[in-house]
Amino acid sequence: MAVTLKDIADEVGVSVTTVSRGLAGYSDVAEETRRRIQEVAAQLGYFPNLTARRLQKRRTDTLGFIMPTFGPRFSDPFFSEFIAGIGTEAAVHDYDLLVSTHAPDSEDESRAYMRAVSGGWVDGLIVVRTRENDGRLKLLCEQQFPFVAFGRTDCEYEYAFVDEDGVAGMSLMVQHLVDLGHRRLAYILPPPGLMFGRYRLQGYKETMAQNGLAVDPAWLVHGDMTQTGGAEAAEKLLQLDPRPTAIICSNDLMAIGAINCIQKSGLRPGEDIAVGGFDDIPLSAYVNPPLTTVHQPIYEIGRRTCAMLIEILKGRAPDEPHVLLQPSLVVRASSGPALTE
Amino acid sequence: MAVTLKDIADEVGVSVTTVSRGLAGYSDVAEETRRRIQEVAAQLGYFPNLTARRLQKRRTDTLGFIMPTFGPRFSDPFFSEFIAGIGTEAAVHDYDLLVSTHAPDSEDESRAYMRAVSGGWVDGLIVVRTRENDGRLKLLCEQQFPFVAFGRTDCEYEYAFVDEDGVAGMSLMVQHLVDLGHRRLAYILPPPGLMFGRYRLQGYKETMAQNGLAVDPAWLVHGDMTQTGGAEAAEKLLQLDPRPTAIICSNDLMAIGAINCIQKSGLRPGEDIAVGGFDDIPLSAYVNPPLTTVHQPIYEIGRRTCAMLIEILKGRAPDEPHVLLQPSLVVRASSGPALTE
DNA sequence: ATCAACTTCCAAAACGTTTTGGATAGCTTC
DNA sequence: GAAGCTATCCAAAACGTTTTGGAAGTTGAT
Repeated sequence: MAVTLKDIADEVGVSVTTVSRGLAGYSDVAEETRRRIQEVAAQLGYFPNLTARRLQKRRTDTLGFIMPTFGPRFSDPFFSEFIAGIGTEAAVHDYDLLVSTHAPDSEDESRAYMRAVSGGWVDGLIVVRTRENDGRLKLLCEQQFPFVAFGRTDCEYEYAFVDEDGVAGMSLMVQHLVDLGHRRLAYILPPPGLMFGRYRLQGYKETMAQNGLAVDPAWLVHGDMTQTGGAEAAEKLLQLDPRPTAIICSNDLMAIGAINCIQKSGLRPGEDIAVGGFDDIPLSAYVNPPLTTVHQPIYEIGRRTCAMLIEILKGRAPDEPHVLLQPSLVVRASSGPALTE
Repeated sequence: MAVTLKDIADEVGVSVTTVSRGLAGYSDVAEETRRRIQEVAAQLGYFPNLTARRLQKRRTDTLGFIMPTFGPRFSDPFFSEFIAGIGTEAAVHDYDLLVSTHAPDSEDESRAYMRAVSGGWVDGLIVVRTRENDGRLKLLCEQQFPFVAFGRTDCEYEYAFVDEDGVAGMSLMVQHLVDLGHRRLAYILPPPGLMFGRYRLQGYKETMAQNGLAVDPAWLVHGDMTQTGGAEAAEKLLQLDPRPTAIICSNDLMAIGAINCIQKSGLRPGEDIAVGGFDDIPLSAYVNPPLTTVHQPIYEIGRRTCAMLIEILKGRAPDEPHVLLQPSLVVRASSGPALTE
């Protein structure tokens, strides 16, 4: 069916080798022959078989991204922005991007990484949401498989990463709320084990302490990073007595869920209770009330992570293999006015 | 580096053939031999080389989706929902999904489709935003390459598709606004040449006519389906005299842009001027004012399109190759109360 | 003992490309 | 007219897998 080198070779009357080298631009093919080869190739509509080429070249020109989520979350703005960033950068350098989904820390996920490493699935991987004692990083480092992570980790391995300064980001948020007069600040944590959760918690605790505020353990609940999860967590927090006056969420999606929950319970977010998010997804400016949040340039992080990976794949060590980005605070209506009580 | 069949064969002391067949579960391998093979394979950490397997099997177990946009638009909720739908269904059937971006009707796009068809890039394609005289469909049909489209087209080819009933959807929206008392209904069209634009325009014109309303050509302007594009189009419409009392947008993203533009101009969307969207993306319920829009189950459409493609790839003709989905109207605050003037 | 049937194995070909390591012919040069 | 170049070409191997078409050995019936 498809046109192969052999078809061209037969037509032109030269060997497959010559056709291959002719098309590839080697200098040991006569100009006239090359012209004929190109002519026939165009006329026959030849496109090289990528699979065969990949087998021979032992690379796939494909990058992999495995979403550590339960089911695909393309519509989670964090992932869609991030993938857009990776995808753009990958396309610029003529790489394909293969995206799949595997539940974090599952048997399934681990096999997917094995397959990637041993099965010639992709040339390099992008890893996000690094975890404490992260099996993925361990595997990739030990097998010396090219990858770049969004997020640091606590293990001894040396690898390239981009990360946000979670301590600083959370500190900005807590200080902002404290400055508004809040004293009882709840915090909806990400699922346990995530490195960024650890840094943000550290920022929370440190900043609370710096302001001489004690932390009630009941103020700390986990959420699953979805809207529903945020609503559920907020519901628990609203039942506390005394009630927290501010709820900080680990991402904007949960903050939106929390806002909904607060509204349903008859309270006014941004007036009766402050809400803070994290990420500054595009949506956050449109929510009602608009969301006070910590800005992260997710698209840019994706682009940069991918660029770094491509550098590594091309055999160039990235000049700055450890990038730590400083977040900024975006104040909108959801954190409300200063408390007057 | 990576473990191959040969390594296992050497270790066990049998041929590569036997290892291959043993792992694949053929019955012409003794139970005892198979056990040893499996044992050694596991111990050595064998994963089959996908590229080699693909070359031999002449399939890639990969589906392709080419976004017809200028630059990746993962964060466009239409695409992210759609991709989530495709991706989920693909994963269920153990297919990989390859996503790339090429500007509609460009030289670039056409080469990407050629490559897909002739280069063994993917086993099947999913096509969206069908166009009048669509070169992609022409190519795919002529080459008999497996694909399913989201959208009908006007050409003579027979192919499998899922589509929304755009005439009916737009009709719902127009009738709703007319019932509220609106007489001057503007419509921000999609870029020219898109089939869904044609159907929706037809629905608009028919329903206007049914209500005895004339259409001023100035009410019809094109937008590029982005937020910015919606704002720009709305700006033109606001300068008309007399001003339209309602603006219908071809998607929610443009509607949100229009709302912003209206607010900036000092008018109140949903009160001074009605705004209608199309798609019912998750965001639309959170916008201020919440958006009246035509609901499309985009995720579900993606899933279904993909399921149909997989059916075709497995050699089964889909039982219903032409699916036409009925949209529904979601009334929220942006269309405002009935006019009293 | 012979034949058939079955079980278990494997060498070789194939998939389509690129790379390796020459081969051949035509020119120079002395 | 032999040696050394250069220009142009190609056969064969390689990438790692699956499939094809037997081969060899064993068993059981006659």
